[in-house]
Amino acid sequence: MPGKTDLSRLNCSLARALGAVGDWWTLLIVRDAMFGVKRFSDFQHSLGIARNILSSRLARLIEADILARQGTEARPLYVLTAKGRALLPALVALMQWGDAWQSDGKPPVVVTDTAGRAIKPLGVRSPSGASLDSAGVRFAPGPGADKRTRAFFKARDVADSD
Amino acid sequence: MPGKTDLSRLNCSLARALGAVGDWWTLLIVRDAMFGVKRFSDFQHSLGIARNILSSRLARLIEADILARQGTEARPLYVLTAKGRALLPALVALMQWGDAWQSDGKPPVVVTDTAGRAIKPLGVRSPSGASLDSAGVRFAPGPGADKRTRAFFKARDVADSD
DNA sequence: GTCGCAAAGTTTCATTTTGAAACTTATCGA
DNA sequence: TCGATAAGTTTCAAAATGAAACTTTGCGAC
Repeated sequence: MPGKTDLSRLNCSLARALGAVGDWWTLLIVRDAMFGVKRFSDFQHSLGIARNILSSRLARLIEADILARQGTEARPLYVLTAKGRALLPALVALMQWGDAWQSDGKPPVVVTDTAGRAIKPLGVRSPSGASLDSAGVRFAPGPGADKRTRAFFKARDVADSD
Repeated sequence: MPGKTDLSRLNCSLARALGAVGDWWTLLIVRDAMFGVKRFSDFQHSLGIARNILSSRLARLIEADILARQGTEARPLYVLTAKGRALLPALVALMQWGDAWQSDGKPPVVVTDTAGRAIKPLGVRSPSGASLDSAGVRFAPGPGADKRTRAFFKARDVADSD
């Protein structure tokens, strides 16, 4: 009975994203790949992850087209695809949240541009560029919303007077 | 032997963040809380999650100060704290990645400002505001980096000529 | 006040996943 | 050629998961 629930029944891009990267080892592997790690044993050493788990996760990341194998068959290099590299904002946003809320105030890792200047905090922005917090944001059914999603948000509109 | 690895040995804010929100149910619960869901049974219905798992995750989110219980003891409301709301950029970034790479091109959920205008894609930005992709970004030891982290990045500098 | 239904969990049970560590095979460099 | 390392695979036992039954409490209708 147990095993990973099939999240595809949830009509939601977040669920789809999490189907691919919704466990911590996967995101940590992507992090290390962003840092330039490429070899099995280097991932294993830097993460302290069990080798069977690493092997399984690498296979999944390849299956999901987030990582690709290069180099030789016997000495593979695992490199991010464009799809994998596109996870950078999410990864950095999570790091910044960790810096802000789960730390002692001193970030262990800084993210900079190529000139070494620290990047800005990621934020949600309106079309005019204004920074939005959760109070300034709305969620609504989009073009791919199914009936259930639409009903859900309709119910939310009603419930907003809670 | 098994059980969740203690990620605190990893000197990294991402790992710290993932210690709190590194499983898919947790992030999906936070998503629903962002959407305005507050009641146990509403979370359970919208997510289709097993009730014991939901109960366990809600408790963890409260322990981590991401959610707080309000309302009555018998009829609690689960609401995001400031710390929880600060996960918005990460959540939206993951959603946008899912929209871009794990979908059929039609987002089921759109994120807008209060005037209903779709927000911009989140991105990593330099201090001058320029958008950076993974090639334009560097990672370096920060003020909280330990010896291992510094050695790791030093090794990366050497390995960059791979 | 009573009753029925729903809410908010808790418990049970069996399967799957995880993590430690041993094991295996192939490759590379001395 | 040999030894060390890389890249996994396998084994085993504990932990986590998910389905579903069960329990207790509260609320609203009558």
